[in-house]
Amino acid sequence: MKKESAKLKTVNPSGGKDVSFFEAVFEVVRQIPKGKVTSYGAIAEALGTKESARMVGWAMNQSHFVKPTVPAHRVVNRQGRLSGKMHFSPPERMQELLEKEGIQIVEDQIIDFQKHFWDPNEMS
DNA sequence: ACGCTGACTATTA
DNA sequence: CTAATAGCCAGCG
Repeated sequence: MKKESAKLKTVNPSGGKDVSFFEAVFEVVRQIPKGKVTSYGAIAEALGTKESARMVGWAMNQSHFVKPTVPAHRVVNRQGRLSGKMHFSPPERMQELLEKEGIQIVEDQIIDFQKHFWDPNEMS
């Protein structure tokens, strides 16, 4: 399954100002359906930079400054593990939110991660 | 400008 | 299972 990049809608609100791909990441994350989760790599791939999942994680770091609020709690690593929970206001917040959406978590790991997995490339 | 670090991932041992 | 290694790219001292 190939996936052509060329996504990068690159909303240029100021016209002339370079757009950070973070904006694209934030949009994708905001589009994650409730009760679903995705991985950094999946988002990175959706942006055409699957090799740089780190940049996605780094983008999430800015998510706390961005508005509207970005559901970063729906973004986990490839193992379905809450690797970034420690970066939340209270780390427990992430798990609470996920459980609230119907996702089961044990030992910081999502149960049936694949079942709750949402692929940004699958969205119509 | 250089080197380290990091909310990652895949591979190898 | 864990540990180490490599690739990735932007921010910070």
